[in-house]
Amino acid sequence: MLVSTIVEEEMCPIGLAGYLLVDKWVPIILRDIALFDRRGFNEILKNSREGISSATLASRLQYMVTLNLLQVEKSDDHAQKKLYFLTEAGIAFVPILFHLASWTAEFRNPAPDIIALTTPFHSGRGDLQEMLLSRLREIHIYKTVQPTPMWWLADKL
Amino acid sequence: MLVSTIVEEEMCPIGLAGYLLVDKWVPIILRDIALFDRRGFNEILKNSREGISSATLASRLQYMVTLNLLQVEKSDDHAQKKLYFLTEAGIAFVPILFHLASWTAEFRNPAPDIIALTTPFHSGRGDLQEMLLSRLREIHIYKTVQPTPMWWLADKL
DNA sequence: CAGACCACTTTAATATAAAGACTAGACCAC
DNA sequence: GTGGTCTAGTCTTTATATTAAAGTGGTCTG
Repeated sequence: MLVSTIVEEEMCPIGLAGYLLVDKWVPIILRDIALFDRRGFNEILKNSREGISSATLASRLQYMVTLNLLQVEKSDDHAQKKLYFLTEAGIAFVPILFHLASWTAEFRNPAPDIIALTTPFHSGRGDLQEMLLSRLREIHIYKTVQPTPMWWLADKL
Repeated sequence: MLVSTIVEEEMCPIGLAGYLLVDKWVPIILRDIALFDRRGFNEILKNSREGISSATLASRLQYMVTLNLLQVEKSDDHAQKKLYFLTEAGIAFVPILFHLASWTAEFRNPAPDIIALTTPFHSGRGDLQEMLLSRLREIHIYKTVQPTPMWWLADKL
């Protein structure tokens, strides 16, 4: 798929980030899981505004698990159902999503409200970032969805 | 190439960032121009540790110009020679490169020295970030390379 | 026990990206 | 002017990724 025969140890961190992370579906899937609280395959597949195919979604989820951005848990509801959760590395990637969103909203598709919304999430400051990250960490640890999704945030992105 | 028939206005900024920016060569080329002070086609091509092909480099440079990450100037030396400079949008993308580098150095290819080096450049704090960005802005405005490359930085990345 | 739901997998056509070889034009030394 | 070098690419062929649509093997629900 992505990444075949490179030697990670020999690469510079920027180049490595390009090789590993840089795929148009990875940010979208992370957004759906982290901000929209989607955790199941079909939940991600069917709500996808971007129209990902099931084959691509399956390959990306596997890839993101091997990359250690996601981890899989079995659902209690249904024996075959899997739930995808962010790992610590996945949580740490969320501010980068906001950083990308800020850039896009400033230079590509001007949207001052999105800049104002996203900047606190990657600049290392602000209560909002802490609120989001601590919520993601709780979900990561307890594998349960708290009843306080940041819908007002997801709504914008 | 990348991006064909999408309607940017309809996309969320994270999804749009994925569509537009997310390509394994874009971060590498930006790094070479921003941090290694390479401005010519062959200068980027021949020093490429990652082994980009001339066809790929040509297509990416054009793409990055249409994206407004880069702008082209003619060289005084040679009628056919072009020089690539960062635009404001390109400069604003540099902190994202550092953010990606930090993530990689923390979760993928552990390197505490690189985390320590790169974190000040994306967290919105520190003199180092200001030093780098003001240097990039000077080059952007005057289109000349100052004699103070941040070699100690480039050396690490 | 039928029908829905689950997470994929398969297939085959299409689209995209890549490396390596090659090129048109500009420049320089002799 | 002629050979060689430099410029930024293009061309061709090959490899890979993506897609829609259908299928799979199993589970769960009424």
